[in-house]
Amino acid sequence: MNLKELAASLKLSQTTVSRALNGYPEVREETRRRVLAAAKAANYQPNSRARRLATGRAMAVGHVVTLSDQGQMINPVFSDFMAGAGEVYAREGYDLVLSIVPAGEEERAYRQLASNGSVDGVMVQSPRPDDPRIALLQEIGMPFVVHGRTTARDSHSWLDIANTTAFRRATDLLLDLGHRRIALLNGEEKLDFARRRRNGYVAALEARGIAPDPALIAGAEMTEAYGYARARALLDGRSPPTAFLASSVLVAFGVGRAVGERGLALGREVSLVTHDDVLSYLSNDRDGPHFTATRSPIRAAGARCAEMLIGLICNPGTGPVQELWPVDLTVGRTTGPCPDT
Amino acid sequence: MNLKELAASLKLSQTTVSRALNGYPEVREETRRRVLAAAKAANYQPNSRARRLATGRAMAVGHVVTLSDQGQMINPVFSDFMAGAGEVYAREGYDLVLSIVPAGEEERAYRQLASNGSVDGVMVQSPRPDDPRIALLQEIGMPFVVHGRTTARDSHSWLDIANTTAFRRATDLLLDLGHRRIALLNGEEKLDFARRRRNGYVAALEARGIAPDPALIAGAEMTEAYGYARARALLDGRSPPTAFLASSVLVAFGVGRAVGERGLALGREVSLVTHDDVLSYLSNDRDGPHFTATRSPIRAAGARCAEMLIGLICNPGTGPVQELWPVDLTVGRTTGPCPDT
DNA sequence: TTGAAAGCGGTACCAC
DNA sequence: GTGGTACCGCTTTCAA
Repeated sequence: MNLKELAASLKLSQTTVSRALNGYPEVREETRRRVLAAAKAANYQPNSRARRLATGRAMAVGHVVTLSDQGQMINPVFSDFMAGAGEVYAREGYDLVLSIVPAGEEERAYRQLASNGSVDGVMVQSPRPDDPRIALLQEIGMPFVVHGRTTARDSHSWLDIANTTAFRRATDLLLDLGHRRIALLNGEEKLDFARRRRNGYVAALEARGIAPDPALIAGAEMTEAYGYARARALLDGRSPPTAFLASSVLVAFGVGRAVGERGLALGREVSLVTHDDVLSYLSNDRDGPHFTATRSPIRAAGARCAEMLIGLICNPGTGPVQELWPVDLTVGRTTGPCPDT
Repeated sequence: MNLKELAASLKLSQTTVSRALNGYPEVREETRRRVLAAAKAANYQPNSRARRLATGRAMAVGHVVTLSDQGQMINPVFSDFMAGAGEVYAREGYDLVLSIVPAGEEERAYRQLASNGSVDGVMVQSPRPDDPRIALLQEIGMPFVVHGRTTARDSHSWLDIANTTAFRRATDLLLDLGHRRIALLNGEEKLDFARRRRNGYVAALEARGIAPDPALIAGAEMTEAYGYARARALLDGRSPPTAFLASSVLVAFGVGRAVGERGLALGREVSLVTHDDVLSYLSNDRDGPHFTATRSPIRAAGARCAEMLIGLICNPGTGPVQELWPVDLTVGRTTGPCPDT
């Protein structure tokens, strides 16, 4: 059933039917009711391909993920973000087009999405401090919002959480608990958020006159194997840390395993801090399913980013929107006072 | 630059240019060369929206993921599968449309994808034994392939790995090593693959005259917290297992942590078996990045499923394709002989 | 081998 | 309020 047939069956023009369906005000109420009823009865769904061509809009947004940061995809933060964004896309009638491309093909992928018009905008994730994607997308005039920040702060839309503050506060917290040797298992420090996290960590230490020990700082792709290997090495070293700051849930898993293998107990002999979502993973007495709607700030961030992006798409005139969200790395049952104190 | 302009600039008709670009044989070679050169020079990309309307094909496939099995998304198996599929989609010029919908909205999502024609086919993941999606998709005539099996074995296309055999062999292996108390930390047993895995496990035990101990068997959403909690409980029990069969990497992480916390060493006092990909996660001396192309059977499965789906879309006449892949759960450094032997 | 023209299924402008 | 109609940009007969 297409518009033409529907219109014919109602003895109305396509125009009127289209207007009725799309909520234009100039349609008589009774007409609208008839149309709506007939559409529902016939189970009419406008053909999205035709609509896209006619309106010149793809009603879709793209997420480009490179194979190399596919490790990202297994990060709950990633999927949680996707869930939040996906929810908004669905609500607003947008499709989410996911491109998984080999590293290096990224630019081609964006250019292609742009030139063949299959999306109206894109979401940029895991930005590096000076991410070339920003300039590229600006050049090709594709609306985008970045989840995270770059050094080019003011020319585009982004949403980020306060990484520096969060890690500074987390470090402060551990310092308050008496810890002095605090390990930072960071993400890859070529990523913007990782740099900020390190900065926060370092600042907290220095504010107390503690010189950061390079041996306690590591940055790598956020995997369980990395968390395990580093934690293991540190714990086996001559002067092991009493606390860990983990950059992600997988890393925290690895730390948990390493700590366990040393016969130590998390929360007693060794502290582990990371954010809410992660702690809920590590606790074995959780009261509900993972990632409930109200619990995850990341999911909310995904939703908000999606809203921002759709806003940009619909009002091309608008300037960039920028939001910085406070996020506390809270303490859970896996954290306790320093055993040395 | 659109087709019309390109044609005009070449003083050719749209028809000829279109044919040249799309490789139709009746175009004179020299003409084709001219067209191709001009297209490249002008950086011409056909408008996908127009093409989709004209051809009646969406050139896209859908993956519908419910929010409730979003836990799935953080499973490396899931993202690895997506990577494999995405690669093929990209190569074949298909978009991957990812719908993340609340549980219960699934049917509506499929119906909508079908009726508004935004995808040509869909991939079905994590099927339950008698999954209603099969009948639904058949009813609405949407091409699909299932990754995994259902009880309706022969009416549709699917690709699965030999779960029963794999877990039977893994169990056999542990039995050969002298283990007698082997715990199975399965996925949710409402999922088809989990049932098969349990069957394989049970069969191996019974073949040796060992009655499966219900206390050693658990099934739940495959998370680290679940793996940890169950392993912890089992190890703290009166008659702890000497080996674990883990259903997924996250579960294995949890087992690893629990084993560690008990002061036991994986591979010595306690064995842990799961498949290749998972073991490579747990080993801290990995020789390369995760998910290299040649290493992951899941990624290959994703690619193959995508090929099958595109095949179905392009040749609607063809009957169902079904493939069962042998997969061995191999032993890694985390497995060793039973300490009791 | 090439071109003219009729769709594909909507949207939106302009009359009435 | 409603209808006629010209697009949107490409594919695909059908004729030349």
